[in-house]
Amino acid sequence: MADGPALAPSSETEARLAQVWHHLSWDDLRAFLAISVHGSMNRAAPALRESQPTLGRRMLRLEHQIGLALFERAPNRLVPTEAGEALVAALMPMLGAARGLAGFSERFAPDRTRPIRITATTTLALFLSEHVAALRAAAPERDVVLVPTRQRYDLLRGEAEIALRMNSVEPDAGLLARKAATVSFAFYGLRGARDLPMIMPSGDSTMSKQRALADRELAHRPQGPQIDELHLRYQAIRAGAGVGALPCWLGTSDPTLECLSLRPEQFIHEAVYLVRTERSRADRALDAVARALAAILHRNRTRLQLAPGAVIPPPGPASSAPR
Amino acid sequence: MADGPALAPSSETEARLAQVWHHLSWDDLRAFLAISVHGSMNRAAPALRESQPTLGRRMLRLEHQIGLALFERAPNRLVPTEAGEALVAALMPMLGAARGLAGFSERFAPDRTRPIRITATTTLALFLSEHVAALRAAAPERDVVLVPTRQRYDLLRGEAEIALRMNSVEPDAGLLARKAATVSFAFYGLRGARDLPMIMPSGDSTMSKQRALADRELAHRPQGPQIDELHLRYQAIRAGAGVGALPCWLGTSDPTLECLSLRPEQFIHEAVYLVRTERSRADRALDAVARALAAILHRNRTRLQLAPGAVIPPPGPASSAPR
DNA sequence: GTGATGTTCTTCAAAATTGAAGAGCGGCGC
DNA sequence: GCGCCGCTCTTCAATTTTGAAGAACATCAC
Repeated sequence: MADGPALAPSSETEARLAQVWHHLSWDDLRAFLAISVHGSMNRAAPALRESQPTLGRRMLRLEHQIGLALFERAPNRLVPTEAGEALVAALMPMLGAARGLAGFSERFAPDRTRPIRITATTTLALFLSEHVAALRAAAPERDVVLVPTRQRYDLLRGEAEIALRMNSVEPDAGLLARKAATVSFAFYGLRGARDLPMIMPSGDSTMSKQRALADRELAHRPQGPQIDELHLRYQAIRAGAGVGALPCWLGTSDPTLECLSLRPEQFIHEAVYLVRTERSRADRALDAVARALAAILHRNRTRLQLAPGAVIPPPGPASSAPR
Repeated sequence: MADGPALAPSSETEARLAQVWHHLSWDDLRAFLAISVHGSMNRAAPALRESQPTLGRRMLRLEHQIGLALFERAPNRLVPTEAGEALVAALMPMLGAARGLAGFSERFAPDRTRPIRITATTTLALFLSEHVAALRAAAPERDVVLVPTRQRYDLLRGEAEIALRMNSVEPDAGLLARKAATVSFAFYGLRGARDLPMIMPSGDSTMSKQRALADRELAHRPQGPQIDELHLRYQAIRAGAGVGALPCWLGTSDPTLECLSLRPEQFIHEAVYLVRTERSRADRALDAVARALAAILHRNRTRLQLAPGAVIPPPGPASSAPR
């Protein structure tokens, strides 16, 4: 074991120690900083939105990983050790860098440049297309874009700003959902035609209501093609290829079509929710568009909801309303 | 709603957005950097010691929190968006600061300055005190300190470098434990004295073996004081205050005392483990001291383990050896 | 003194996170 | 064209992490 002159730690040793720092949790480091600043775990806990036991465990893990005691745990207070003081100093650049991020998302995507995208089902997008002018007027300085799609865009990721969604809304954290309308659907066919096949929706879960109703109420008809897309289904029905579900406002507006739903149970009523991120409340223009959108839907509520021809009973408390 | 000239985001808005960055997980940011560098979640996962689903979730959470899509998820590859590229750039200072930590623990506590602390029970520390010179010789350039205590120092936190512990060693992650000796205990009293009371150990869990044995084998004696500390108990026994358990090597070396344990079941055998951190393997001097310590214990194994006077049966496979 | 307050640590059940396995899908080489 | 490969996403059970409540203890004010 002949040690050379001025034995330095072996490069292997250095590599091992570097590994330790490479695998430290940055969150533990941030917790350590917060505790040092606040002076006690109890006071740092709410600032970090964690509990004191969690912070205690974080610190113990950190100390174990770097192999140094950072605090002297007196029962009444936490005294940073020399190593703790030094680590605070060593971490300051990191904290500064993190603070530097603060304005990133604004700087990167300034609100006033970004268009306001409204994503909606084809049904609703079709309906809204008549009112696009009113929406643009609500935010003249921003572009307002209508994105018709049946897939759910992720508002939180910034894939769209506002979404109109049917029913089944689980209000995710960070999202605001508000019921904005009810849309009625019924079965339509070419006026006077008999024994047309049933154009079915696919097994898609968003279509389950339509499908169940089709199975239940109109099963005596032969089964026709499966068409999910509203435009295509509308065209198919107009062409006499079969009968199928259409939103009432669309079916009724077409004099060549006849409503085949005669009883209240043969209607579908879908709640429409206006969804936006909580973050978006800070955005004036977006706020205005959302309000305008809600107003449009509210003004047209009878057109969207009321079923033509058939008598829809008022929603009685005990009656089994069609749902 | 009269908007002033050149409407800037309200200070409230700014505060809200700053909050977002303040509550981001630094670990998520690090994961984002790693993914960007490696080019795919699958490749970044092993480097971060996490799994691909976890990384996917981290990224989704990050995107949700800052409200921007960072990656375009093609089924076959991950393409950073413009925002993603910008975030990588914005995070570089933070990464640099983190890299700067790499040498912290060495710089702060250079190995060659730090003493090597050996913590042991009073029993073992007393025994080792005879051999301190040999330990110092193993690492002449470092201080070797013997710390007798019954409480468990936290080696991982750097409260000591080497620990000798009795039995019940749960090998924590990051710790190396190796059985180094067996120490025998027996009951001793003043030679020729009769009917002395029993000096009991306290209810302390580390003393449970002694206590159980005292209850079981020598219950006919009146109960004396509770003394945990070895030195005090030894003095009390020598003064004729009672009989009590002593390590055999100590009791036998004192001609004024008499061993009262006549049957093998009246002995206690405790395994002694030499414990050190895995990290310490990189430390030459510490390594040498640990080896010297193990050698000392090994050389003295018969003195430490064998019971005087009484016949200790060899550990037969089926016999119920006293434990 | 004595009581009120503020610490940290322990405990344990509940909640959140994790990862293995499978599915789907596009690119790449032959 | 066909098969292989690597990628991400989903699912679900198991593991880990979390925090509320309680215990112990020092400090401070009265």
